[in-house]
Amino acid sequence: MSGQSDTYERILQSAKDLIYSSSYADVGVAAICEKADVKKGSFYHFFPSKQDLTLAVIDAYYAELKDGILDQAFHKSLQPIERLNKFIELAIDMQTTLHKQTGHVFGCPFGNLATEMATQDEKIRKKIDLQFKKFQSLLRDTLQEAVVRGDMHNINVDATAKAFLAYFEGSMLLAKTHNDPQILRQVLPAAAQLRL
Amino acid sequence: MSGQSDTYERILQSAKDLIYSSSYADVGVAAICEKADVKKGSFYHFFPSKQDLTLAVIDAYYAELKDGILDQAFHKSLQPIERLNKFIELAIDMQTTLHKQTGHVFGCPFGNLATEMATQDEKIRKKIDLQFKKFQSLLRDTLQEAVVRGDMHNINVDATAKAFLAYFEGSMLLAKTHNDPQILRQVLPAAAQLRL
DNA sequence: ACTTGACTTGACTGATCGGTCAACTATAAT
DNA sequence: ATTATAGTTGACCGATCAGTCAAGTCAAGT
Repeated sequence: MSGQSDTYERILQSAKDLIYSSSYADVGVAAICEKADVKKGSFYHFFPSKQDLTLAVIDAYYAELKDGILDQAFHKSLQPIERLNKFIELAIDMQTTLHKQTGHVFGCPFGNLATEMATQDEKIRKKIDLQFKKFQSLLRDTLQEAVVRGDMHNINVDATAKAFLAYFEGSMLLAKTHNDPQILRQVLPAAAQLRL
Repeated sequence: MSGQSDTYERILQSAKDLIYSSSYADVGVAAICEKADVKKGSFYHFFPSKQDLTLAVIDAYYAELKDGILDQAFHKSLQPIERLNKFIELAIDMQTTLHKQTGHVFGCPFGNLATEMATQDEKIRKKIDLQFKKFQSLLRDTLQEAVVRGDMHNINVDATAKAFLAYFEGSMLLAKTHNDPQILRQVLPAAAQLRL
C-alpha cells in the first residue's frame, strides 16, 4: 500500500546519494547494492538495468527538490520576485550545509547528470531535459505573475526563465569547481535581476 | 626540437577528442590507445597515469580555445564590449558547427570535466579552477577597460566577470541538455549585458 | 664496435564492470 | 495442503578497467 517495497526504496536512495556525490560512470551497481545492503540479484529484480535505475533516480531528484526547496520558495504567500529570491537563498543554504558536512560542493544533481550523460544516453538526456522544462515553466509562471503585478515591464518571460536557469546552473558549476559555496553568495542573487 | 614526439601528440589529441565527446570515466586508456594507434605500453611510457594525461589534456583544451577563439575575440583592435560579443558569437558558431557535424551539442570542455571530476580528483579540479581563473582575468581586464572608456559605470568588475562565466557555462549546459545550439542564440548574447 | 637511453611491443595482472541465472525462501490466495 | 508469486541469494559470465613488465628495436654518442 505505502509505495514501493523497502528494498526498492533503499536501492533508489543509495543510488541517488552515490551518483550525486560522484557520477554515473563512477558508481557501479555493486557499490549501490553494498550501500543499500542488497544483493545484486535483488537489484535486477527491481530494476532491469542501471539505465532504468538512473531514470528513477532522476524522478527521485525532483521529488527531493520539490519537498526540500520548491514548495517553500514558490509558495503563493510570497510575492513573485520574493519567490525567486527565496529559491536562491534556499539553494545557497543547501550547498553551504552540504559543504560543511562533506567538504565538497556537489552542485546541481540534474546539471551534473546532464553534463555527463547528455551525449551518451538519449533517454537520460531527454528525461533531464524534461525536468528542466518543468522548472522553467515554474519560473515563467512566476515571472508572468510579476509582469501582471506591474513589477516588470517589456520582458520576454520565456527567455528570462531560461536565462535564470542557465545562470543558476553556471553559478553552481563555478562553486563546485572552486569548491567554495561563497561564490554562490557573490553571484547567484543577481539571477533574480535578470531581464531579457 | 619541434615540441614533443609524434606519439605523445597523437595520444594527447585522441584523449582530448574522446574525453570531450563523452567523459573521463567512459573513455578508457585502451580506447585512447586504439584511436592514437599506439600500444598501451607506449602510453605509459609518456604518461605515468590516466590522471596525468588528463592534466595535459586540460592544457591542450586551453591552447585550442586560445588559438580558436580567444585570440580573435579579445583582439585589441576591438572595443572591449565588442570583444565580449565576438567571444559569444564565436562560441555559438563553434557549437553550431559541431552540432551539424556530429548531431550533438558537447558544451564546454572545462565545464564538462569539472562537473564530473571536481568532487573526485582534487588535482584535476584545481587545474580546471585555474583555467577558469585565467579566463575570468581576461574578462575582468576587458570589463575594466570598458569602465575606463566610460562604457560602464559603478560595476564590480570581478563579480561581473564571474557572472559572465557562470551565465556562459550554464547556457552551454542548457544547450547540451536540450541538444540544440539554438538555445545559445536565444540566451547567450545577454551575457554581455550583465552588470553586477 | 659498443654503449646508452628513448621508444615500442604484446602478453599479462588483479580488480571491477553490468548483467544472468538457477535455486531458494517467504507470503498469501485458493 | 497446494499452488502461485514476490523476493532473495550467491555463484557465475565475458568484457573491460588501469596499470605492469620483460624483451625487443633503433638511433645517436662515444
